[in-house]
Amino acid sequence: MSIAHHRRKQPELVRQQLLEVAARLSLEQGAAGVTLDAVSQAAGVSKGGLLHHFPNKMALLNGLFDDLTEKLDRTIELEMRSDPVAHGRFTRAYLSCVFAMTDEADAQGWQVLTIALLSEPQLRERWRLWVTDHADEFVGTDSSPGCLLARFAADGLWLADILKSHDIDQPTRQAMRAQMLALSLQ
Amino acid sequence: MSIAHHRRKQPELVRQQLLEVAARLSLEQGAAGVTLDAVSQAAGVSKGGLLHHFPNKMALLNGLFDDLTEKLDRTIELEMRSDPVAHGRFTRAYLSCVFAMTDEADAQGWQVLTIALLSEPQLRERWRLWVTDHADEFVGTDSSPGCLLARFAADGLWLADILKSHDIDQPTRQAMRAQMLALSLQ
DNA sequence: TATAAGATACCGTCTGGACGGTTTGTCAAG
DNA sequence: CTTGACAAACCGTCCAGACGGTATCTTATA
Repeated sequence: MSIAHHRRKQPELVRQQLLEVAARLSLEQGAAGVTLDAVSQAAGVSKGGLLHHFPNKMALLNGLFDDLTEKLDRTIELEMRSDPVAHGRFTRAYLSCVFAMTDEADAQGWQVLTIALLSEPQLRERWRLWVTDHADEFVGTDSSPGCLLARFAADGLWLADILKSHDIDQPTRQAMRAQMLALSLQ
Repeated sequence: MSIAHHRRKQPELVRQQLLEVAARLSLEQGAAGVTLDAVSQAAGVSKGGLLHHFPNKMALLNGLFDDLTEKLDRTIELEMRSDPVAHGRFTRAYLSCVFAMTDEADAQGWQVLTIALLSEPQLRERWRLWVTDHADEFVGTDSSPGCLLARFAADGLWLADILKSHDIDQPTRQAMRAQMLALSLQ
């Protein structure tokens, strides 16, 4: 007989809201802040409601993972289409994504995921699979030491952004980006 | 009347044991596996015993951090002494440490720290301080984009080792190391 | 097209267990 | 005989998940 029962049902929106809130919470309060109570409350849903959409906490994190890797895959594919050079094409697309994420505000979701990834063995494994799958797929064009190095550097930059351990000015950032692009052609 | 009461008292050894176990546990079961109960039990000490050495959990993690950064600082300083070239000297020392850690078995401690670092805001801040302190100290020799890039790449490689997301053969590894060294001279 | 009959989308409470930390007690060494 | 190094029992809190319910949506059938 509560209000929430009477409001219009919009499952997909609620689901999206839950994922979004989960990402935001872990950003603001660390991974420990992602509790079912906190997430559901911040999303304006009861805990029961949350557990209806995601049967357990792991499913919530997996949902986050799915969402973000799907988006990443789409962006990478798009980026690769507009790259005429075959060698290092995937690497350059990856670079674009990382720089886009560190520059803009969309980083949130990925930042939470990185943290959750490292603490949760199950998600670590899923990420490992993502990486090896893509490495295998583009083994012909993106397996040179230069390409590997470029991707590693991107990961390092990304990590630094998460930890806010460096304060890199824009010119330096661009210089590094140019270097990474050069590496991807080696 | 228990065994531990009768065994020779060796507080420093127990302390070291506790730190070691904490590192191992987080490796095997993720950061969530590092509970006071689990650590103390695996170290063959009661929880009271653990809390005697470290008044709370944060103190345990801080102890780990201190231990490892001290060792890192010592290694870096040693490495820097034997480097005749000023430019990028710190970066190359950093590279040596990372490669040594990823090659050998000593990585464990740092791996746990990375994970704990990301989840624990307090440790994240301490790491940030470590990085900025060293960046400031060597701003004259190690602040070029090339040096930064080299260090980022090392971080990325290190992260990959933690996540075991890549399986890099030794030749590729050495090739990348050579590239990073070249970058440190730019 | 109206409506009965599910199916789906929630709500709110409860519980069992884990976990960080405290307290009190015990033993051994100096 | 004091102090440091532990043990063991205990406490309060927090949290994941179960459960039983209720309201809305959909679909099939008459």
